[in-house]
Amino acid sequence: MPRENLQQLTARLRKRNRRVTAPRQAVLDVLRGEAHPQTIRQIHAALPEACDLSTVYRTLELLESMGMVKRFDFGDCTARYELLHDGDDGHHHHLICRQCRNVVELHACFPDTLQQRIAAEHGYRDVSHQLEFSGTCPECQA
Amino acid sequence: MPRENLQQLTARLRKRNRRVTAPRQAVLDVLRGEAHPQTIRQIHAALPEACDLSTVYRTLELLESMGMVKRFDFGDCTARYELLHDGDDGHHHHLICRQCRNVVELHACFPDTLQQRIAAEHGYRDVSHQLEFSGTCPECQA
DNA sequence: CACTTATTGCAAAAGATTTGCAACTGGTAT
DNA sequence: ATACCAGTTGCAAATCTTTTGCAATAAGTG
Repeated sequence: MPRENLQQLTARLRKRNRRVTAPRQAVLDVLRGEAHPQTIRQIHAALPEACDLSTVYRTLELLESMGMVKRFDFGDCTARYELLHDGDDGHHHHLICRQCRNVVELHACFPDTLQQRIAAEHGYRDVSHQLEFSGTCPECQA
Repeated sequence: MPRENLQQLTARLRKRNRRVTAPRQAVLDVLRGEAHPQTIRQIHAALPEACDLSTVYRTLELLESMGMVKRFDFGDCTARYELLHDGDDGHHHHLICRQCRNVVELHACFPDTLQQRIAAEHGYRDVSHQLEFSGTCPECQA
């Protein structure tokens, strides 16, 4: 998959009449370098020059509303964000170690028919799902 | 499925040498009357006579460790708990309306082979999953 | 009825997230 | 360049969920 550079990412901001500020560029650049979903705190800590934590919150809220990042929830009451590249809907899942919290990106998913059937049976529309696996990773099995 | 009465539930506490206190009975009784996962706040508010919120937290932590309740996470940073009846492993999923937060209990799931394959591919053990669907319910489609 | 210890209430702390507001700055028109 | 305006930021405080220390209380037992 073609990874966008920082300019391509900020161009998406400009296109939507959002300002390209230092914190926003920095957040995008941090996310660009990460393979797995990052917590707000991790993103904030990784910024080359500090900005306020609330700015990071607001930035990710904006990026999510623009579909530029996807929010994941691993069940520990802390949101995690991953950069979505242009055209990527970000549909994938994770396998997380219960002990060391190591994360594996998964691309497998169950057949679409299951979701369609569930939607139809209950009259719901625009149905999506969130699926995360957890287990004990090889290192933690000792 | 045979719904246990309050005495059967508290008997499980006694069997494990846990004391049967008023708050614990009240929490169990509230959960017994609910069809869907409840937040700590909801449970606390539904108690016939108030007890401290931290007691509710501690009670649910205990009940979860005993396998008497199952914790769900709908992605809004608030744990939800559902009573498990004896012998029920609580494996099921939910379909939640994005707007009104209405909850439908689902009993369908994807074939076990998918999870086994994922576990095998990455060398993980004791793999389980958490799966929640979201969409727009019939009432909110207007 | 007394004893032992698990449990509770209270208050305070911790951690994530949100918000109001004044100061600041990016993008654009002048 | 310069000025302007609206979108953004920093700061501080508030909100919300969850956790924790500790002394007072009460469940189960003999």
